[in-house]
Formats: sequence, C-alpha cells, structure tokens
Amino acid sequence: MNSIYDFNEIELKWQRYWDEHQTYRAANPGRPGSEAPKFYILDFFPYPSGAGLHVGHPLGYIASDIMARFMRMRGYNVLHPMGWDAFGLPAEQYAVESGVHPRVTTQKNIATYKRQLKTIGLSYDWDREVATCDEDYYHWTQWIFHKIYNSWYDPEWRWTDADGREVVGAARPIDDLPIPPEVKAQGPRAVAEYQAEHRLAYLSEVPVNWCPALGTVLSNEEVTNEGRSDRGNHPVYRRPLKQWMLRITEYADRLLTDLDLLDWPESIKLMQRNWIGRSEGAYVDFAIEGEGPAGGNVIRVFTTRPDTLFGATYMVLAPEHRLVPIITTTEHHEEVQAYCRQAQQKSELDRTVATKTKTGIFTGAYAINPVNREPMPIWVADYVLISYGTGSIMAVPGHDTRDLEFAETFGLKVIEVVRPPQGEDWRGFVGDGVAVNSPLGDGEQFPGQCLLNGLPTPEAKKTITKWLEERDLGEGTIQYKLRDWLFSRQRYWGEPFPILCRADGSIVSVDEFELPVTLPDVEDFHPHASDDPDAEPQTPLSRATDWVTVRHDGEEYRRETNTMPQWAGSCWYYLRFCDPHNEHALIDRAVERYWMGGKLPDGTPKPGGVDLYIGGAEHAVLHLLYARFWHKVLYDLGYVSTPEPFHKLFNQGMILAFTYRDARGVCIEHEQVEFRGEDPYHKQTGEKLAATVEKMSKSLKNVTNPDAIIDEYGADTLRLYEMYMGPLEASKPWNTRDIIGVHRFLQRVWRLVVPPPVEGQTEPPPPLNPKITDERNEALERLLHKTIKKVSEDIARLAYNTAIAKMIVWSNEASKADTLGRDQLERFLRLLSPFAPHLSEELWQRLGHTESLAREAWPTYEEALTRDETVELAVQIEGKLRDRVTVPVDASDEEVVAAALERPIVAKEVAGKPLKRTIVVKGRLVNLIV
RNA sequence: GGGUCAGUAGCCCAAAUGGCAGAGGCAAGGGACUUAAAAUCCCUCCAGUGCGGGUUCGAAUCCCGUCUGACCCA
Repeated sequence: MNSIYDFNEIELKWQRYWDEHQTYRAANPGRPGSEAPKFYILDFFPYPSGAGLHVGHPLGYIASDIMARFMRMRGYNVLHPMGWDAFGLPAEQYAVESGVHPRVTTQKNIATYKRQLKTIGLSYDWDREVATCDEDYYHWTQWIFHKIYNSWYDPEWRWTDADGREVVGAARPIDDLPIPPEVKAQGPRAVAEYQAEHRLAYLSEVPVNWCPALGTVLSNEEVTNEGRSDRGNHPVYRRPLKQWMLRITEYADRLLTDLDLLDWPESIKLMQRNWIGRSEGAYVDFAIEGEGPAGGNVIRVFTTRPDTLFGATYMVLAPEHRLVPIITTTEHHEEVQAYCRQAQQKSELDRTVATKTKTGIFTGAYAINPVNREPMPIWVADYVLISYGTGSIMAVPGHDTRDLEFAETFGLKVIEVVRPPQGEDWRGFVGDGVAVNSPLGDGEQFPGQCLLNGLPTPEAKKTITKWLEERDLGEGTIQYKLRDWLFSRQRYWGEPFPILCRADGSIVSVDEFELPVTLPDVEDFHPHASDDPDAEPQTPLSRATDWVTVRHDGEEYRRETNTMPQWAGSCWYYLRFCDPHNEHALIDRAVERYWMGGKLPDGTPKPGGVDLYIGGAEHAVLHLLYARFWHKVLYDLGYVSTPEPFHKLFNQGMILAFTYRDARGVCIEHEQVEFRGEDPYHKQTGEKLAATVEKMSKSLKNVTNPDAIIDEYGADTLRLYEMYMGPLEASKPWNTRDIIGVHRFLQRVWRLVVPPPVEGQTEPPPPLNPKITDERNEALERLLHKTIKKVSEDIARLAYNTAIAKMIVWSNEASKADTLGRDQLERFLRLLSPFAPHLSEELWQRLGHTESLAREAWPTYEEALTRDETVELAVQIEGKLRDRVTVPVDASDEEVVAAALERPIVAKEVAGKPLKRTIVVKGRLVNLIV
C-alpha cells in the first residue's frame, strides 16, 4: 500500500466505490431506509454552458454536500439530487451559428459538467438526475401548464388543506367557474370566451421588447440601457404582441404574506416584497372637459397619495394610453403623434431613470379636478408607463419628485398641500405631514366639498377616499407592482405549448393523456430576421409544417408555435427529483408527502418542503417567485401538500478573482503575471500591472478551472479550500497561493495514520503509524470533545470555515503528541469526512474498516469535557488591562476578586484604596473600580 | 436619490448575550533537515478594528454622523 498521500489515485478509487455501491441512494417510501426521518437538501441546478465549470460554480454544491453527508451520519434519509436546466438560449444561438442541434450541444455540456462534478466527490443520488429538455421531464412541465390553463382563480374560496391549514383563495378547475346567465344565453362560444378571460394562462396583447433583427422578444435583462439587444447590438422596439401570460398577479397577496412562513435571508424576502410591490391607495376618476369626442371620457388614475388631490395641477398619460389619440386637439395632433412614436423606441429603464431630463407634450385637452373643480391640462410624457397602474397619473408637483422636475421643466403650477415637519421645505416633500390648502382658504368652495385642512396624512387619505367613494368619483384599492408573467418566447429550444388552435381562432389544450407534445427536429434554427419592426414574428416551430398541422376527429388544428421561457422547467424540478421515474404522474402522492412534508421543531407541519435550498442570490426574485407561484397553483389543485416549496434558503457568496490590467486596460492572464514582492508585473514586458478584485469571467481572464486544482492538489483540498476561504455567504477573492495551507492540513492528517517512508530505509514502512495505540491520549481527549462540539455546531449553521480551523488545531496537536488513541483518530476522521470524504474513507479503511464511513454515526461529545478545569482571567483596574490570573472554572466571584488582589501588580496599584465596585464576568475577566 | 449588507494584521478570515482584539490559513523573517532546491518540521514577526463623536466600569460589537465597497430598488 502506498505510503504517500496519492490523492488522485485515492479519489478515483472512492468515487468508483461510491458509484458501484450506490452509497448515496436515497430511499423512497416503502424502501429500506425510508423509516428514518427525511432531509431534503437541494442545489440550484445549473444551466450547463459550453465553458464548463470554474471554481466559483461548485462553492454551493460543496457546501450542500457537506450538509448532506453530515445529515446522513446523523441518521437521516437524505435526498440530495442534481439535474440540468437544459433548455435555453445559448445552445440555440450556438445552433444558429454552427448548425449543430442544441440537443447535441446540451448533451455534450451536461457530460462535461457531470464529469467535473463527479471529480469533486459530491454525494448526489445520480439515479435521480433529470434534464428539463428530456421528453420524460417536459411531459410534466406541459402537464402543469395544462393544469394552469384549465384553472381560474377564485379569491373568495375558503378551504382547508391536507395539514389542516385554513386558506382563502384558490386556483380551481375552469369547469367550476360560474357562468353568468346572460353569458350562457349567448351560446357556447360566449361561454368559451368568458372562460378564456378567467383562465390562469391566457393570451394577451402586451408591449414587449421586440427585436426584429433577431426575430424574437427579449427579456428586460437582454436589452441594454441604450435600447439595443445585448447580443448583436440590434435595435429593440416596444411593440404590442400577442403573448401567453400567466396570472401570477392573482397570487400577489399570498406570495407576499407567505414569505413570513419561510426561513429565508431577510434581504431576499425584502427583494421579493419590493418586486411584488404592494401599495395601498385609491383610484380617482377625472372627467375630461369639453364637448367633442373627448368630452364624457374619464381618465382613471391610481395614486398612493389621494390626500394630495388638491395639489394635482396637471395630468399625464403614458404615450401608449388609449385616450391619447382621442383627446388630443387638432392643433396638437401632429406633435403628439411624433412624440409617442419616439417614446416607443425607448426602453423602460431609459424612460424612468430619474437623472434624465423629463420630456413631454401638451395634448390641448383639460380634465376637471373633482375636489376643487379646477381645469388641469393633460400632457403626454414617457415617464409614465402604460404597464403600471392605469397608465395615467394625476401630477402633484408639490409632493412628488418626478412630477416636480416635470413641472419645473415645463413651467406648470406647483402648490403646497402637505405641510412638512418644522424646518423642512415643502417643495418636493414626499413624506407624511399635515394637509393644507385643501381646499384653499377657509371653508367650502362649493357645497359638499371635501375638507382636509389640518388632518395628518393618514387621516387625510382615509377622509378623501371615503369622500370619493360616496360620490362615485373613485375608490380605495390595493395595487401591486407585480405584473402577469409573460410566458412565451419565439424560440426553438424550449418546451412546446400543449395548445391547439382551430381555424376559427378558438383555442383548446391538448388532452393531458396525449402529452408530451414533443419538440420536432428541425434543420433551421434561424429566427426569421426582418428590418420591419411591425412584421409579424415567424417562430422556428412555425416552419415545421408537418408538426404544426394536426388532424383530430376530422378537424384540422394548428399547434401553438411559441415555446415556454427557460424558467418553466426550473419551476418544479424539486418535485420531480422525489419521483423522477414516475411514468403515470408528476409525483406520487405518498412520495410527495414524505419528501415535501415534515414538521417544524414545535411539531406543526412545515410550510415548505425542501429543508435546505442553496444557491446564488442572482435568482432571488424571478426563479424563486415563479417556482413559488407554480407550487401554490399545484397546492390549490391538491397535487402538493405544502403551501411553499422551499423552507430554508441560503445564498452562498460569489467567488471573486484578481484581475490584472496593463496601462491600456487590457486584462492579462494569470500565467503572464509574476510577483516582485507584493506587486504584479507582466512576465514578458516587465510592465507593472494594476490588480483589482472582480467577478470571475472569461473576458476578464481571471478564471480558475477546478480540474487544474484537482490535478495538482486533489478534490479534497479543493473542497476544503473553498469552504475555508471565509463565511459561505460572503464574497471573497480566490487566491491559489492560499490553497497550500489546507493541503498541508490534509497531508498532516494522512501522516497521523500512515507513517512517512524513511529516507535510505529499504524496508517498507509499517502500514500504520506506530504511535497509534488502543489507549486514549488524555491530553488530546478534551480538545477532541471541544472539536466535536465546535464542528457539529458550526456545520449546523453553515459556518464551515471555523469548523475547519478547529480541526486544524486538533490535527496540529495530534501531530505533536507521542501517542494517539485509535478511537480518537477514528472519531476525528468521522468529523473530517463530510469535508474531505475521499481521504477520510481511505484512512478509515486503512484503520481496518471494511464498510464506507458514509453512514457511520456522527461522533458525540460530553459537555463537561469541553470545559477546562482552570481558566485564565484578565484583571482590569478601571477598565484597563493590568494582569492575568488563573482560577478554577467554578470559582465564585469573591474568590476571583481575592485571587486578583493577591497578584503583586494589582496589589501595588490598588494599594489599600477601598474598592468602589468589582465586576466579574465568568470565564472572562475581573474589573476592579477604586 | 432610497434601502440592505459589509469594512479587523501585507492578504483571506476568527472573536455568544458589550468583557483579555486573535482561532486558523497564506505571505514575510529565522532555524532544523539537504551538496542544493522542493517538500516537511520548529520558532518569530505584524493591527487596536475605515473615520469622527456618544453611551458604558468596559465598545470591533450598541447609538448618531461620515467615507468606501457590494447588492437591490427608483
């Protein structure tokens, strides 16, 4: 047997062993092992990109793996799966450029990722691997869409779930939607239309980022601030396009309130709350002045500050507002039209950035302010968005930042209606104060006028809302910033919709027993490019003519040719991992209850199923919100038993890297950098380089590949280093130079068990270190108990860096010791095994065990042995450190003071002065006040 | 502009409830081993906690202000 630590050989050996013995298989209900309590620990699954992994990617995976191994040793049945978010744009773009089918690229990338993950020694149950682009998988993605499509939301519905929770509001089958008699009377077509208006998935004309050159809609993230496509820098236009939408807004309130049930970082909860953006306010209706076509129309606005209505001096419509062409007077028509056209080309971000100067144009029309009956000019301006609220606002320049900027730009009236607290300028004051000038002067200007003067803001809001409601001029309401989810993409590499369209335009869903609707193979992945921004998009699927046309019972249908967005597959993968091979259902009911159920420490049912979900903060809003939404629909329909998918969420930080640039700002590869002292220089040119810490990315030439690290130091060292760099949640720079530290630690552990070969000795060294005995080393025993305690507690709170530090301390002491108890060493190896599983298995085996230690019991400690018998206290006089004194741990306060006073330095300082006060902090210090 | 988090040794990071600023690692210096180097082992060195106030017997920790950085929102 090799006496040197040959990590590459050892790691390969144990990875094979684990595969062959299916060491990490999780037992589903009914299988041996499922009688143990369950623990479901999940990683955000990756999109397998062509570049492979860099060392930043596995950070979270290593962290979850340590927890998974720890929980297995604690006797849990651990579900720890991995899969692939495999539909998506990069593979498709590559296909467009190279003609290689995205499936081929994707499979190749998955193979690379899987190989890399395996070399890290992650304890996944690979039997449960899924990829969102597999037919067996997207079958059920389509099935969920089918359920969403065939449901409506009943906000009044009161029901009790499987765990006895009371819930108000639910998705219900569309067949349960009550049809009003007057609709029913108009025949089946009217009923179908009425249903379509209520379905949770519906078609709608919405403004989208349309890129004619790429032939597709783009998400906001894919559009630059200059309003061009991120890829290719083509112009992007805002245009209305018929799209599939999911009615997530119906769930806004539940998505908001149920956040309170979850053990998530507060920052993420806050981001979701902001995204949902609940605001209380009121609708106010403004009549348009005049006869003509404009007269009689009403502009409805939403405001969170109805109390400032007296300060509203003008109105603004979004350029896309339907009343714009109707109310604009003839002499302003041309200008307004030109303005609207121009506004269309700007991105939303561009339009709302506060620093940009405001633009706008007067329509010539006026509305009447209902509270003082004053005429207000109606403007069109692009800082008002059609997609938020009603697409129109009442402008209160006195107390709204953007309205004030606009009013100042165009010389509009600004009046004070909220008096701020003393010392603050009212102009632009947006906080709560006291209503003034509401109305101007004393008393009513007309009978029944609303009087707000003197009321604090919250009361003023209530009063005016009531006044508006009584006169049918408006109503109190709650608005959400959350919009319905735009769910279709004009792309190839995604899930086809299980939707058919009849010749008359009516829509039916594919029968659930005919799923999946398979993605057809095509030759041409090119989007239909066009310079005409108004041309109808032609999707790649629409060219698969054989596929598009379907005959069914003698009727001809056309398939929906959009595909689902990349989020769809990741919305529910955590469910499929529980039951990945089920051909008859998305997930078996009993399996779902087992893995997704569970109890909180207080015995109540757990609101979320996955016990620990680890991933980066970049998906804080979208993925986590979409998945929660789908989960709630499935919950309402009875397919899952918990209201939330993820109970505890943890965001690992980002691994950053040093980036070196020369004087021209060109990034220099790490291989080209040499250090003179602490300063980086270019190896060839000798030029001094500037170093910064930035995100790891190919373009910055600062990427480290895990394969290279594993090759040089082994996977266990890589794992240990990534966990030792700092707190898991913190961002920290990768520094290859530091790796040697943890590697030395592993080498030292190795030598605790395996003696080094002696130079010049021809005889082989003994297989085990001769200092290992059957007797415990008493000096090490206390430290071992302290270590077990520290490591156990630190793993539980994901503080792996400090756990490792403590293990290093023990190994340093053990190296110095003359003897070492075999069972002490074995307990230590069990502690180490979640962090460095290969090395631990190997040494465990060399110590005489024949089974893997993956399910060995986690070591325990005695509280009494974690404390020393004596303790050194600091002695302070007047709060200043003067001396130290050693006392028994259980010494009383009096004994501590007495011991302190016996110290010569202390006695001299105190010198008979009476003690005014003594402060003793147990185990820490004694402070004498004279 | 608003919000959240963070700032401790040359670097990465530790320090329940306020209680001796240091657990660990890297780097640096010295030494042992070696013809030498690498590896290994031993020893040593270094900050008063971004800055300015306040509360307290006592502040890295709490409060106020301020600067810098990251993220989110506008």
